[in-house]
Amino acid sequence: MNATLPPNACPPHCRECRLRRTRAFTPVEPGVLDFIEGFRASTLAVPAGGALVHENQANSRMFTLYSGWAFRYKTLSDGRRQILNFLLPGDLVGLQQEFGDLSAHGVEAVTDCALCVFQNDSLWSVFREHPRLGYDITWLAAHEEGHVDDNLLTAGRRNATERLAMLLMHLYRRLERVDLVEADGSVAFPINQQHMADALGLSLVHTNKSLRRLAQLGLHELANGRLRLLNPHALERIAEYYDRPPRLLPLL
Amino acid sequence: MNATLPPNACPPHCRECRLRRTRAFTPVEPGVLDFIEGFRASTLAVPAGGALVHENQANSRMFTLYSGWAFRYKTLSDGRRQILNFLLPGDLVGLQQEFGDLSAHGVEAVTDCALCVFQNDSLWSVFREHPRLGYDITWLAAHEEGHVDDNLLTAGRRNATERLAMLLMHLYRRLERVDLVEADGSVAFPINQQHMADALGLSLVHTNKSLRRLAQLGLHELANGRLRLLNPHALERIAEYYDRPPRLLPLL
DNA sequence: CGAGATCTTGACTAGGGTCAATCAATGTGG
DNA sequence: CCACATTGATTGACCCTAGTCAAGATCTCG
Repeated sequence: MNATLPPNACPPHCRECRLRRTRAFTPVEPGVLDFIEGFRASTLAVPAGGALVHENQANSRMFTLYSGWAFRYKTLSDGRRQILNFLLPGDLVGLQQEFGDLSAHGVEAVTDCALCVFQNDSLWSVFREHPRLGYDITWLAAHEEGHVDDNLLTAGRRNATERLAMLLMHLYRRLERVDLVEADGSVAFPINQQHMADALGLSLVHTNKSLRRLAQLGLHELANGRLRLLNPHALERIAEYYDRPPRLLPLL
Repeated sequence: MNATLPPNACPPHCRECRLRRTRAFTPVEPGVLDFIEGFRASTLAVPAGGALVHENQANSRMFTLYSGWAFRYKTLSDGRRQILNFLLPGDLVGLQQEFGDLSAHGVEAVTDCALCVFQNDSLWSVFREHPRLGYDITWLAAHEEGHVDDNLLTAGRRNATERLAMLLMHLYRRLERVDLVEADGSVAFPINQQHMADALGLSLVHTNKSLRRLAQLGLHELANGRLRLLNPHALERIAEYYDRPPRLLPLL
């Protein structure tokens, strides 16, 4: 048993939160920060590959991903899996579960993850006692739906090359916002080609070949779990990726 | 100019709302109903084919679809279009626009539509003054995201036949909930095969052939803008459509 | 009746799926 | 340090689902 915190674990107090120093999130009053910290019931560490939410589990909790990568997914009975979106540090997860009956989706950790878990069944009290936070939560829900919208356009109407270019750009830009790009311009990129295939609605083999093509064109470099974009402009053009003006998001 | 209201127009008062009599929505106190009616700024009729929201328009309004069909969509520059989800009576539309910067999507009327339009820029005041409604709006947002999740699984991982079976079942069940099934078991089904193709990520021709096959198998009948399911059980099996326990939704 | 939509079909093509083998990187136990 | 198992990346061969092109058939509607 080691008393020192691993570097990616949730800090004991929200005011020490690394994410709030990234300029990606709306600043909050100290009082609100205290409320959020009170709303937080616990922290949790989930190892790579572990389930944050089981696909058919009701009543799971709501939480914010503090560090690590995860993804939401749905599967068909014969095993076909669709990744709905990737979850990166700062993302709120599990809002849908709070409302019960909604379509089942699982959440799985790609890497080791640290989470801030919120109190169970207290979402309504948040809205009642702190309408501003309720408003923020709704904003986040709408924002996440926007990501799923994008992914649906990608899976439904882009070809394999465009899909991969989209995925690379999209994730890179999101990582950029939370300061996860290293000085050399590379980012940790822990997903494998099966994840990409499942996110894009492609087969593993075709994902490999299309990704290979992009690499050979000199558009990116992906090795040893690190991604570097060598020609982001070209990737954006291929994917028709439009960077929306970065706007501050709420962080719970 | 005719002073009598067309049959599908929004009634002047929410207490006369047809939708609230359908048992699909959570009952509300009379006082809350008055608040909702006050929040409603106007009603609007949009003709078939008209735009409820332009694809790149910011600051559009939020509204509830009272009658008619519409759909949310995104397009690529060369014209490829993806329908994100269909909007049926009772659906809340445009929440994302309220939050600005979000990914652009258009909303287009399939049939003539009647809408209850809410006051602009007053969403925050709803949360502040009526947290319960804020909570309900969030519920609806999460619910709509659930539909998009389903559609992403469909577009990404189901084959053409499964996609069509899914679409038919999904829309039929939704119409059922708002009492739009006729006594003979048929429903008005105003979308054409291009709409279906764009919703499912298929080409028009392949949509036609796959749909034809389902009809020839005796699973459904679709003609003159009316749909009747002849073998819903088989369609559910093909699509792996799981009817979730119908639960009441909020209605604004 | 003519002009558009929309729906159908057939013929052909191609993007992407399936199968299978190989290779590289890591890890494990002995 | 090595035999062996496991996971992930890569490639080639082949096939099939779904896309494209094109021509009719229906149906509306002014």
